[in-house]
Amino acid sequence: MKRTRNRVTSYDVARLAGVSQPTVSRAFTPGASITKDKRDRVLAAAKQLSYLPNSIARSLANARSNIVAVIVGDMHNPFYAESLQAFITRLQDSGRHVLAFTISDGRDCDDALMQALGYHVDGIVVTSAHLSSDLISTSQDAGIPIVLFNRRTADPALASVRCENEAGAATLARAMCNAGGREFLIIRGDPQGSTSRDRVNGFRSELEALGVAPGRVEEIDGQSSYAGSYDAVLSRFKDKVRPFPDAIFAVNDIMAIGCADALRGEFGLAIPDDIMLAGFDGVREATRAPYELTTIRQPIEVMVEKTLDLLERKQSGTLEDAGNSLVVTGELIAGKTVPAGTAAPGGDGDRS
Amino acid sequence: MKRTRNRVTSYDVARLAGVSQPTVSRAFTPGASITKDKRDRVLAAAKQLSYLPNSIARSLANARSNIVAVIVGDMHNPFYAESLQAFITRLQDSGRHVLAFTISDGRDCDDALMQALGYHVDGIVVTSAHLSSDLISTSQDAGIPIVLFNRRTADPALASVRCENEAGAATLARAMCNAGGREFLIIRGDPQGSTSRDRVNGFRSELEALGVAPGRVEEIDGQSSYAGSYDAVLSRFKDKVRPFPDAIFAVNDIMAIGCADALRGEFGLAIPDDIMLAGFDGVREATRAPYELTTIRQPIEVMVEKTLDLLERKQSGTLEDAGNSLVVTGELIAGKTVPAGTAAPGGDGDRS
DNA sequence: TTGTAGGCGTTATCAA
DNA sequence: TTGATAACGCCTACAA
Repeated sequence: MKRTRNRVTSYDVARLAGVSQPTVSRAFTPGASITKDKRDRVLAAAKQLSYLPNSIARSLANARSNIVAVIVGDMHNPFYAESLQAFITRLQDSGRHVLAFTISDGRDCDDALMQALGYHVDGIVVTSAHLSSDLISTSQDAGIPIVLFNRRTADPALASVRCENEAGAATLARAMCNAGGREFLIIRGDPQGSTSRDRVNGFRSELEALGVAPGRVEEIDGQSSYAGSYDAVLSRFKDKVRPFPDAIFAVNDIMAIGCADALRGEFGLAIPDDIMLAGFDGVREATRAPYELTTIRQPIEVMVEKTLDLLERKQSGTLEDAGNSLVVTGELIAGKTVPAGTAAPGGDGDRS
Repeated sequence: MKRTRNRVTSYDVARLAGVSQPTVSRAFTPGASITKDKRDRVLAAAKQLSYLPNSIARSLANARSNIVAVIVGDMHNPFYAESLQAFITRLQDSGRHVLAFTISDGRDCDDALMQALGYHVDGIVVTSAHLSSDLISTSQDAGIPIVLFNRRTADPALASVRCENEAGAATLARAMCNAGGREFLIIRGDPQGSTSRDRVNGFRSELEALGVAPGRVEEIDGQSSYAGSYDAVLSRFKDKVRPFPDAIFAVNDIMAIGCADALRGEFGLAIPDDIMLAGFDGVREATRAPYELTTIRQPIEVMVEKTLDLLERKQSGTLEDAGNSLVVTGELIAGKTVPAGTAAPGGDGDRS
């Protein structure tokens, strides 16, 4: 009744191969001391029984799960979908795996984190939302490292990997000024999120440094999503007599795309002729023909690699507390939504 | 020296709470026989030590991992990104979790599957590619159920959940005929994949039933991706004097979008005025303003639910072999890329 | 309701 | 190199 399931264990293989159980274990451990002869015999027996080492038991025995938890927010933002795929691919290639969590609407990040901790994963990657400092210290007690991806917090104990958001946004501000932008509109994302805040700040302060009066910079909330941005643009342009912006900075690409669709579809505006537009992230969608968005590309592959590095170093204790935060440089993608600037004011529009 | 890691176990909690270890276990098991008094004491102690039950150990003890492996292909196709998120959300809500695998370029599906089997997961969901029958029988021996999502195989032993691909494609064929389509172009996906094949077949046979000569139906390869479709359309229309199609059926939405972008951006064609277009999947992107694609929506939530149902029933042995394949009905989304049919002949609502 | 004893399948330790 | 034996942390009997 209990023995209904046909579980093949290392003991079965050992018996068939005429060796001891630990020898079976060694046969499956790269670089273990075992004669080729025995290893072959074991592997043959294993194959015959279609035996597969039980990763769960292994995890329990050596206190290493080879699992990394990745907590991801909205996968409708291609940046996160791409990032998740990058994590999966990279970990899979190194024999580890991703336990995926999501924080869809309302679900608490702490909740997901707690569950992840329960699996004694090797590390946790958080791509969104806020963590209670309670959980953070719990994870530290448990020796499970956490790294924020594309996020940061004031708490220096929390490692993070992110892009130079301020600098990137500043670059875009310069480009738009050069192209003749005078009245600006910012579409921000989650006001609580560090990423949106940093980009908005970077953009604003560069504008100020370039002599644009703060009164010429308006800000609306795009809720980090396509639909949010679309709607925000809709209601902003619907019956507003206010100064008409000639340059829009959406804090991420998905919102920039939503904005572009609204501007064109609802108001028949041309980009960049009537209004210029910039985004941030450099997702694939943004580079497509209908958009060719001017944006900053976040080097996802690099960021993922650095995130995993950081996790490992934190786990092995190589890392103390300095250098906890890695900041990578984004690359300006000169699309067609911001005309090439000719330093001189007045613009030119030369982009054959 | 080994004890450097501060692992809190149920024994520690038991000691602090003045109870036995199994009592701690019971305190964390909903519906176990334990007095409220003791449970409270245990939970208090647990909190004080920030103890978290070890899911790995639990899995080993009761031979149930509460983990479902999801093997996903290309996450650049929003259909799969959405599906993955749906799986994660739903499993997370029921206290289970997703171990995510990917089969990026060239990586073998069997490989991922093997690794999944090693974790003795409760079930495996496969959203793409082919499985060797070897692996399938291995998983059956191991008692780990596999369900194909949006795929099928000839092998009846393999359960699958999918949409009525033929019927959906047929509906689109009718709609396009009704709208005046005479020369057809099909953009297919992976010719090896059942999904693309079924849709192509459904489309073709309905056309034939409607009296369209096979010679009027052309087929090109869009490689299941935006870029593949874009390029295919590009080279098809570049210098082709062949009959100009007036109706295009892309086997999935992401390819339809690529096609639309190419038609408009490269050739200045209007949709549906110059050429009509239909897709399949009903992803969010396809419904957006620039596209408003006529397509068939696959009910992802329902499909996910049925997939998990199937997994559970297979695991508990409730399922023999009949009814292994669940087919759900897709919903026609009447977008703007196929003009409303002027009824006329063959305009019946239901499918005979 | 509670505690004791044994098992889940592996890796780690230490002799041989 | 190999084998016996003890963890790993929990759950499921079974007995009290």
